[in-house]
Amino acid sequence: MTFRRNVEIYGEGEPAVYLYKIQTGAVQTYKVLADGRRQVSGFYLTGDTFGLETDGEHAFSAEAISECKLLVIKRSALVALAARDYDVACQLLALTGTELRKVQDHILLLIKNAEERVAAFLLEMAARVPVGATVELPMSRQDIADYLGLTIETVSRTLRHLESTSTIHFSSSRRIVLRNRSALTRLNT
Amino acid sequence: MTFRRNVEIYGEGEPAVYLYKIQTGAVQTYKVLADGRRQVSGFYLTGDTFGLETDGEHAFSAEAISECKLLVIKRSALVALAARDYDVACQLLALTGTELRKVQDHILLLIKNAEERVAAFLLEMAARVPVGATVELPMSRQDIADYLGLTIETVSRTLRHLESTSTIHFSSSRRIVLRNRSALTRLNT
DNA sequence: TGCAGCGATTGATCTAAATCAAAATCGTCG
DNA sequence: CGACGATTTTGATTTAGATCAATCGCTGCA
Repeated sequence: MTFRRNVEIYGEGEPAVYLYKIQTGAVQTYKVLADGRRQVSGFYLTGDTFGLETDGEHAFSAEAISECKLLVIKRSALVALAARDYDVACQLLALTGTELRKVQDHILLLIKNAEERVAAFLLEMAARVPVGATVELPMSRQDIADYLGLTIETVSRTLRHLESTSTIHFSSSRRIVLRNRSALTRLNT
Repeated sequence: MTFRRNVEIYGEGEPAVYLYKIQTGAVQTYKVLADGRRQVSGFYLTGDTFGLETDGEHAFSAEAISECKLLVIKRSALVALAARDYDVACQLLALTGTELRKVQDHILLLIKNAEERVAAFLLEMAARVPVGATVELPMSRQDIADYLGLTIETVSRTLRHLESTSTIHFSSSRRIVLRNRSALTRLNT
């Protein structure tokens, strides 16, 4: 399956039919509250799996944040396979576990101040795009803000401030070079 | 196993040897950051299971918040059992899933304002202590504050404000009667 | 080449919650 | 019963980040 930028892959509350693995591109999962506030619950990049739900329906919506190629597998097929094959069951458990750790880390983010949140976000993205110190961000400032529980203005100001202290450098607004990773790590307590 | 109030059951980073089920009492899991800030990640009451970890070690510490009687099972025994018995594997998966949903809900809490957080907390506790509208809180204001990402003063003021609007009533500082559940639900958007 | 439109930045002001500082209650134990 | 320590509440002040309001600067397209 392929999806264009900004296209919804599934909606919150819909039955969870497929499990998705990203071949190329990036995806975000999110929830919109009644008053329009949005919480981005996670970003998924090449190689990541998303759409796994504990009950039959999606707890969040998912949308492509860049052009995406996805591999899909029917949830029902996977469950049937897991019933017979212990290894598959194990992998399912591991996937849920990975997701759990992701969300637990996210909670620790949300109790920190703005600079710490942004630093943690940059390190998290850098860890996932292993090559070098340059991080290519597929998501907009608004997406980052909704992930970090901040406003777009605060994200922008904080990034700008980190640049002014030579901690990071912008090649362009979506390409960031980490110039002082230990300074970021120090913020990431 | 039994534990007294305020006694640590296990510490963050320790190998996860047991899985715990609460017979009576209450437990909280938490993490303390380098600068002393504490994040309570969850409260566990009678009937709840905690201590399940995706890798071999505990991601959080656990402590008894009241006198506790716990049932324990060796993690290794459980894993061995799951390898042979599909139902056990399923239960493991379901437990991890329950935990995942708990944490996802917790994230949605943390992006809300103080009143909404407190309202959501009260409803969550009320849902778990099914009898009537009275909620007996085993945890201190500080524990609630660290769970909600607020200060103890803000929690106290918010509860007091909810009482002044007749939404709740204090039998004592740890016993709360929900007098207007729909007002709380409205805050819980 | 110029310009329309969106995403990002910057600046000024406001506010919810934090912080600092006492007081008031509550339990518990001699 | 009374007193001490802990927990909770209340009050005054500060502040980090939100909100409101422009402006800037790409990027794509005619």
